[in-house]
Amino acid sequence: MRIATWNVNSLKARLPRVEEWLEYAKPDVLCLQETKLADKAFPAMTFSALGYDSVHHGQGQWNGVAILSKVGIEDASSGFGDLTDPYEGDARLVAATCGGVRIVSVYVPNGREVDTDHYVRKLEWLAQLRVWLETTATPDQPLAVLGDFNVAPEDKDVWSIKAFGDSTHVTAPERDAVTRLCEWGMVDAFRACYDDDRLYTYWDYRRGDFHQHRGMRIDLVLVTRPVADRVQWAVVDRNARKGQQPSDHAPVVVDLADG
DNA sequence: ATGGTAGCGCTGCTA
Repeated sequence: MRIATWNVNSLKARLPRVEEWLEYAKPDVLCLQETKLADKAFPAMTFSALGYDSVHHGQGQWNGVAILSKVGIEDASSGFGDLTDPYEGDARLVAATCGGVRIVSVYVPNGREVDTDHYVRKLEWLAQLRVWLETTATPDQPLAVLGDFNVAPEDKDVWSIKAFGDSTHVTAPERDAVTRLCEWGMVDAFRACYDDDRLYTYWDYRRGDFHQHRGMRIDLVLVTRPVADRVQWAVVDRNARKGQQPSDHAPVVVDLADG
């Protein structure tokens, strides 16, 4: 089973690229972030025509997450349920069971600037994600959390740690929050395959960052042990960041052996 | 050189 995640930075603007990529990469499951669509504007029929069932949790202008699946979508849910959401009103989490794996598509808050209210609530959101996992799943179940975490887990996950200094995405509290997610019982599927630096998933549109390969690895696939044991390989599709009207993120793909 | 670009939706916000 091939699972993937892609922050598309507006599904309306990116739909032709997404259709093209689905036919090329043929994922069984694709998690999307930043669809920037209301639910009624989500192009479910377009994906259906390509063989994908879908579930979308959107709000309109900002955020918005979705799951596309060729292997079924069961027990879909959105948000933190009864738990408090530090970004209440934002559409940042959708979950469903696809092909026997609990799939969670997340768009973690950006945090803007360190020590702002947005940064504090980013840390709270990540902490609440762990609480939500603890209350809705167990680490011995097959589960994968895919999405834009807006955190680079290690120094080697950014093009220059000096350039970042103490700015968001690389601070110790953000990294600790992701570590605590993993301590619940997940591993970084991409890092299970590669130790190398310079393997990024996001490049700012500005300053020619993509061309200069000034990027960050902030789109992650975290999997519980039953899924980790099935990981065959992973890749960032940098070609999807090239050409006409690309997203600023590239898709991350993980192939799983039959479970 | 705290710049630069893209998307949304109409002026400035978000990333």
